[in-house]
Amino acid sequence: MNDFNEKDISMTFLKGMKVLECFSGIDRAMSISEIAKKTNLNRTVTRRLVLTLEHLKYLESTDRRYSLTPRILRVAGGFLQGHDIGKHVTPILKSFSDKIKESISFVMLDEDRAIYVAHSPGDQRLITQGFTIGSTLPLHATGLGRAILAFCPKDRQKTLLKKSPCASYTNNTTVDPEKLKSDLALTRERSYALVINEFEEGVTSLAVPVLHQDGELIGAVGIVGPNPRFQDEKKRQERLNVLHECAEEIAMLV
Amino acid sequence: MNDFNEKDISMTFLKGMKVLECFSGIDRAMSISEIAKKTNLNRTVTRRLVLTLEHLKYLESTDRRYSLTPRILRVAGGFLQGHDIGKHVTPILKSFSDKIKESISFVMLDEDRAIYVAHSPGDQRLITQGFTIGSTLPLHATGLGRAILAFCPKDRQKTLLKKSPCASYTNNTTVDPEKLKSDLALTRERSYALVINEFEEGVTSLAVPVLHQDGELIGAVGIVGPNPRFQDEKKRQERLNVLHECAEEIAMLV
DNA sequence: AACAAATTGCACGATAATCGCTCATATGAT
DNA sequence: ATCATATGAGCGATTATCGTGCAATTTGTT
Repeated sequence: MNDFNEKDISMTFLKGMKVLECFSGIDRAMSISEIAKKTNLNRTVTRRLVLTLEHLKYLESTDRRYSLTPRILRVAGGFLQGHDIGKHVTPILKSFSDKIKESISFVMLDEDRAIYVAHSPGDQRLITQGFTIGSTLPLHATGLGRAILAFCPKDRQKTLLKKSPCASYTNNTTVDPEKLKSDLALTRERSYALVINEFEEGVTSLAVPVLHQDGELIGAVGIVGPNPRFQDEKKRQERLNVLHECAEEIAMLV
Repeated sequence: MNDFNEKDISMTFLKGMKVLECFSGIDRAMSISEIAKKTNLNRTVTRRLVLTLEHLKYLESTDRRYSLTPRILRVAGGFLQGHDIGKHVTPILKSFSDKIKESISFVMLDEDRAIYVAHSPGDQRLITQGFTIGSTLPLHATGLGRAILAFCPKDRQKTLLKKSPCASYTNNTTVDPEKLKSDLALTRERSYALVINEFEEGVTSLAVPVLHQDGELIGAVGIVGPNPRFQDEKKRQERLNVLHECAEEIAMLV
């Protein structure tokens, strides 16, 4: 019954986290049996775990439907504060974002995805695809992802490249591992990632790695937008400079 | 041994969450025995729970010291996305924040504190006290808190007023329940909270509630800054107008 | 370098918490 | 009104958790 070799895993806690995690999706309010179905847990067990989360104020219920409270943000805040995100990173993003009138995002590596850690919305209130803190992106098909992939430790990169089946999102998504590798080499060489039409048709993303002094990868910063905005060579260069400056400032904090 | 009357609580899960929560504080990287001390759990038990969290990628270890990974942001993202924070609320805050060149925050009620849910940094990169998403404020001594307290359901308010011992932060903190109640009445009457020197000496906060059409409280938006900025009557009124507009726009989303 | 103090890993048997079947009740759809 | 489904609760069997004890490792001090 135990899927893990390791004996040092608490099954009950594991199940509890499974319940908590099932709220990460789009489903907002769920009933106990829905949660049980989604997590593949026994209904009674699910009930006890849900009740525990309610007791801890992570969940609240309205007509027997449970949804997340802001409480989870306290833990998230622990991470953000520990990394000076609110105090320093977001203001940095904002100042550069104001300069180029584009939204800028900072992502980190989370298992096999790039996860949004900070974001400064651009000038216009256009649909920024709705990417918030906590949203994730595939590594192989996005600028932010490739900036990370290209600059993460070699062994980590190997693992990541091996296991990823390279999902295809558009007709232009790079799925061939060799082609991806050569693009990563190019990315490393020129110190930025440029990805066009690979994650979403008509969308370009430009990203640069955030590297610690010793070369250790911290994350990546990048801009995403409709293709036309990235076609002017001069403007693209200007944006790259801003991103590099931005990355450098962030790197100094960590 | 069981502190709770309720039998429907999973003790193991409870302990596990205790471990996860102990990273909400300032401590960034902790060893197993430090965690055990901080959570008052048996060391071996703590170990298993920590190992479980590591297995789930919420924690990572460097020389036997554990720290949070960005993974927790996925769950937080579930909350934020569900409430359209990234997609809509933050852009709204930003547009108003740009207008008045002040940072604006959106908070919600989390148990007995106001919790930052969204924030738009102002123009200057001054120390915004380092309040990030997930930071919390006391209800009775801050503008954001009082805006919430004044407009939350009566029964909830009663409970909150009863249990709070009204901690004192400065010489000016309102600690007398009666005085607090009369200020809440005033806040309700004029539809905004103004709190000066009560949480931090020299700091003023101005906040308004975010109310759903049916009057249900969603949260509060507010501005915090050094006193001099709030002394000009005309400017204060202008800011209030902006906050009210902002609150209205946010209320429309929810 | 050598020692002491503290931390950590691991095994194992006792215990108590978890599990999940069951049935009674509540809810909601047709 | 009737049926299908969801929920609450009781309860014994089981099994995962607990935490002591010891060995191995690390850390810091003399």
